[in-house]
Order: sequence, then C-alpha cells, then structure tokens
Amino acid sequence: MRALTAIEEADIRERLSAIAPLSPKTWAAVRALGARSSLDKGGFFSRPQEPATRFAIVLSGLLRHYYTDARGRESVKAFRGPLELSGPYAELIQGRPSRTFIEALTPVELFVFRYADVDAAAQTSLELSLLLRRFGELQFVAKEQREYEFLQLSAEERYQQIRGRFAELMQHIPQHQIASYIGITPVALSRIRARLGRKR
Amino acid sequence: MRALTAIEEADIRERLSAIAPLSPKTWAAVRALGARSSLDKGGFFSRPQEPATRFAIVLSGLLRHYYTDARGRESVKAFRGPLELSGPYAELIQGRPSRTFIEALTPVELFVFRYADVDAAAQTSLELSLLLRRFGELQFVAKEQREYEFLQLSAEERYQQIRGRFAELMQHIPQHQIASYIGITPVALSRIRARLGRKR
DNA sequence: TTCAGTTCTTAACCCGGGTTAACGAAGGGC
DNA sequence: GCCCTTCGTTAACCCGGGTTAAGAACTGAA
Repeated sequence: MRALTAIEEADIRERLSAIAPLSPKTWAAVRALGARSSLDKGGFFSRPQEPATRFAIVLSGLLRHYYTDARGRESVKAFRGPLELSGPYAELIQGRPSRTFIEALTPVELFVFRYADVDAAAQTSLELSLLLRRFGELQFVAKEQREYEFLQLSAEERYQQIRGRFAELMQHIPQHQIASYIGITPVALSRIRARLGRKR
Repeated sequence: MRALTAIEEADIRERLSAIAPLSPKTWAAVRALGARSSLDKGGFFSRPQEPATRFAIVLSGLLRHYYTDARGRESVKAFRGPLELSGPYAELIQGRPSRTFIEALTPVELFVFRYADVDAAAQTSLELSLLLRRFGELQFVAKEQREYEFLQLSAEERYQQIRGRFAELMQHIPQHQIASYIGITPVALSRIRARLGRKR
C-alpha cells in the first residue's frame, strides 16, 4: 500500500475542488480519510450481497459498474476512468447491501474512502457537506442525461454518443459490454457498427 | 395568495422531516422562505428559456415535467403529485436556463421557494445543507430506478410498473403522456393495453 | 501445441414497436 | 345546438432489434 504521489495528490485535490470549494483544512481532513488500494484486472471493488461501505477515486485504470437480473442478464450502468468516482452510490446513501458489481477492466489504482467516515465528517463541516451535496447533484445530472438518451435517441445514436465520450478508454471495453450499456444485445451492436462502417 | 392551512403546514413539515432531520428553528426558516401559489389547469410552473429560479412542494393537484427535442417531439420526464417536489432541478443546480416544461395537468396548489434563497440559507446551516444533499440523493436514486426500467424491462413491464406507482393519479393523465413517459408511442401503448385486457 | 473460452461477426427468422392513416368518442368554445 | 380539437383505438406496413446458431479470430492455460 504505497502512499499517494505528489502528482496523484494534486490531481485528486483539483478534481474535488472542481466539485465544490475545498479549503486546505478540509482537504487535509479528506486526504487523511482515504487510503490507496489496487485491483488486478478482473478483480471486484464491490459485489452484490456485500455491505456497501466504500467508494473511491480512480487513480488509473478502468472500472465497470453493472448488475444482473433474476435471469442472470447483465446490465452495465457505467464505466469509470481516471479521476472519476466509483462505488455503489445508490446503496451507500440508502444504507443497503450492494446490488452492484464493480469490476476492474484493467489493473486499477484507487484512493478509497469509507462512506461512513466521510458522512460523519460532513456532520460537522459545511464545506464537506456541500461537497457531498454537489457530488450527489452531479450524479443526478448524469443519470438524467442517460434518461434523455433512452427517451430520445436510437440505439445507433446512443452508440455514437458513448463513442465520443469514452473515445480513448473504449479499446479496453469489450463490445458486448458497450452493447449492454446502451441497452441492446451484442448482435445488434455489431450490426450497427457494420451499418456505420458502410456509410463512412 | 392565501396562507398555508395548519394541515398543509404539518404535511410539508412531515414530508421534509422524512428526507432529513428538521429542527423547529430550521423549519421556521424554511417556512419563511416559501410562498403559496397556484396554477390553473394547463398553466406552467416552468418553461424552456426562462431562467431556472424556483422549485416547489405540491400541495394538491398534478404536474408533468417534460421537454421537446429539435423536431418538436415531447418526452415526459416525470409526474408529480401531492407532497412531491417539483422544479427544473437539473437546471437549478447547474445555474442554467430551464429546458423543462412543468405543466399543471389539474388545478395545482404549490408552496414555492426561490432556489437561491434556500441555497444561501444552506451556506450557514448544516441541517439545511444535509436536507439539500439528501434531496439530491433521492433524486438520483429515482433516476437510477428509471435507468433500470429502460435497461431491463420491456415497454409492457414498464407500463405495469407505472400503473402500480401512480394508480390513483393516472386518471388525470392522458394516455399519450404515459406512453411518452415509458418511451413509446401512443399507438404502441394502446396495443399493449389491448394485449393486457385480452389476457386478464 | 492443442484445446477451450471469449469475442466479434454474419445470417435467418421472429416480434415489438414506429409510422401513417382512418375512425369514433369526448370535450371545449362559440 | 354545432364545430373543432384532442384523445384513444385499430389496421397495414416497415424496420430495428432479439434470438439462435454457426463460424472466424484471438487468447490463455495445460
């Protein structure tokens, strides 16, 4: 368990500052609550049934958030790359056991927090409270964007959206997982790609 | 502009208390920031282009949140009934102009807040800050539920879900708006209803 | 190297939902 | 009363995506 490098530390701090104002004091407190951790490719940061207790900032690598239904069909909720936050967020804030798989698609370095620690610290810190609030708000905006994509875009358009958004990370993501993310089968995505290839 | 009745006041207070702890002092502050207001059937609480400044607790009646795309096609994001919160939330928290129509499907009574007032008050109140945070978190959970419905349920299953959830309010909602909410056309919903009628 | 598992593609077939159009019913506005 | 719009239904036709199956390319482990 190595310590954070100076660069990583600066990156994290900048990332959090972009969400809400972060005084040196608050930053020191937050930093003290986190711990570096890593995952091998294929490892899990969260699994269903486990108590949901932790979230993390991705330092490097790529994670996939997904769940399975009763018949075992997977649905991908999100991909998370460097300097994004990862964790079974809905379950953390509801105090429920995880229903989410969070899997490392590549080797991953994380800076991990126990949600209870941060939540407790926010009880006495307006700044931290605001940070958690803004974070929740951003998560909401992202999900509303996703709602928009399902309501108004075709599968082909959704594919082109994600293609723009994850451009460089996409080579690490198997296509059937991208298909699941946009709500179609791997076969359908393959057809869409063939269609697009013919056009351009 | 009538004042709140004792019953309305108790209802609102209870509703907010269910989101986060609400001391008498904070409740008094919140209450002082709100103002009663009403809308005729067909009136709008929010329209695209307007600055997004207000949100409200519904005292009675039913609202619809929707937007239109470039080709003018409507998509319904939500319906809001008594004691639910309504407003162009994503735009409020991002400080952007509204992109959302919020329309009264029936005559509506509201208790209205200026977002800036509440936000400012939260800068000095941990309790209020927590309230806003929890509210955002609940909004997120609701949208994630909706994501689940699009990823794993068929249109027919989505219809049955909403049927359970809005049971009594549904007679005030035209069917083509329900169709839009679940992401299909009115014609398709009519077919689904015919299918279901034949079965049961 | 061989065998198995994974990933992606393509084809064939089916079905759900989109589109357009026609029709009847209900509800305002005059 | 009448008209006009909105609403819901049904039918016909088309197309996108689901399903199943087969095969090719690649990877990794024994």
